[in-house]
Amino acid sequence: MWVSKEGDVRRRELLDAALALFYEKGCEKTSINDIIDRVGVSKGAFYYYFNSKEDVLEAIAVEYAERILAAARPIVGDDRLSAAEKLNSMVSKVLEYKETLAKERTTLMRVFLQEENLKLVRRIFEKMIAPAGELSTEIIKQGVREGVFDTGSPEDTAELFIYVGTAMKAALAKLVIESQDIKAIERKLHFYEEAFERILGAPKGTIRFAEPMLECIKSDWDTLHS
Amino acid sequence: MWVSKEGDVRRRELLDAALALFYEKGCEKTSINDIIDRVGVSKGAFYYYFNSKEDVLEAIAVEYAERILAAARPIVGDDRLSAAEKLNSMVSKVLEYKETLAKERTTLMRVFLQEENLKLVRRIFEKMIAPAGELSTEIIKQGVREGVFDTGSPEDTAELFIYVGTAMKAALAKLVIESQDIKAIERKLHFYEEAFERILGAPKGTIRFAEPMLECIKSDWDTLHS
DNA sequence: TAAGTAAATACCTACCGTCGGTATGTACCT
DNA sequence: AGGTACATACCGACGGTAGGTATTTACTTA
Repeated sequence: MWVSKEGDVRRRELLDAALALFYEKGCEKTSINDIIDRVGVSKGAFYYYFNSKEDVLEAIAVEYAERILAAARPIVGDDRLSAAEKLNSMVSKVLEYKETLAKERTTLMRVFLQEENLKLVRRIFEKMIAPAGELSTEIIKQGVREGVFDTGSPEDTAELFIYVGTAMKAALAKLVIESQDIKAIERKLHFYEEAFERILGAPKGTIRFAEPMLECIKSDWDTLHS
Repeated sequence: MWVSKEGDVRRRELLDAALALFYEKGCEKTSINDIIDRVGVSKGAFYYYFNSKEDVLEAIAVEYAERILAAARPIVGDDRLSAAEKLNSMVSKVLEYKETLAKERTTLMRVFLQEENLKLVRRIFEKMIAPAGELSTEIIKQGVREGVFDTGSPEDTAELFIYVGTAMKAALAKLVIESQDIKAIERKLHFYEEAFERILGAPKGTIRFAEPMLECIKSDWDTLHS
């Protein structure tokens, strides 16, 4: 007849199917029927594990945000790194330009730019902003102590840092998808390096995340336009 | 029986009703039936003027964006103003802290922060980003010529300027609604003044939009927490 | 110039499929 | 026997469509 699965195996199946469908056709256009059809269960099963469609969105957002934050935390906690090193690492880490395959990342680009996924993206951002703000604040405070950063309010600067970071991510994704040539993308990246330095009050050359990211972006570009 | 109206009178009625409902209950939760009920027409009438619900959203976004841009253009074109003056004016103008009543602005705050209205807000932003980018670029170029701004890429700086501007608007709106005390809001405003100066490479004290905006924000605050 | 009429415009009613969500039933495990 | 983990059958509301009808306009003709 049907299979009963223990623990949260079913829940995981539903969550994974939902996420896959969000990637494929956007989360607004994904219906509950789509999700249960893919898993091969009934609507009753879905509503056994989730209270609503929103509930799925929320769960996915929480997981996603936690995954990113989990990757960022070790960097901040690493005593051997300087503030500038931490910050550079954070950027590529949080923007997923590390340990993420080009194929997955290019998919994510589309997902994040799609209008259908605005709610999901916003939810993720909201889950991240507070903890990411704290992490960034810590780094910036360290930088001020080290004398490389100069700002009167590390908290506000951290917030702005995150805003500008997401803006950069969006801008880069757009350039890659619109198949601008690599040179233009490189220019944009270096512009943002300098922008970050200005915002943080850091000396020129302190912020350097462009080169490692460029390698990734090149393979993204190849993945998309091959 | 029913009244036939010429031109786009009906269209306007529907658009106005839609916008009012978006304000009241969010645009996702507003159904076509809600709109036509308010105007007192049939669904057929609605689909005579619009192809879809999305169509209404788009129309409203276009109108909104155009209204803001129309307010911004004269500032940029004014030959008597310096780049810094133009930029300061632009900020309060585009963020609607001029010639907008406190009551209307506080409503708009909620509208813009509501999750239900994400699509509308995004659409408006997309309509504005390109033209607003051009306007800002012009100002920044003028500033570079005048020697008050210092940036290698006015275009990129303009783009970032807009991103940070919207970020600031959101941050301020949140503070006002969450009823933070005026002092905190004032601090945030001055932080962003300095942030803009850093981004633009402008000397300290060049960017000054806080004071006139603070007046408005105070009345917003009173409107909301009275 | 007034009346007649065809065509285009402005609008209505009734209906469809799909959606998110619910109520109730049932097989399985301990 | 009772809770767990599903399935089934159904609901109201939604966005959207089809096909018809009232109203206005434009043109003709007596």
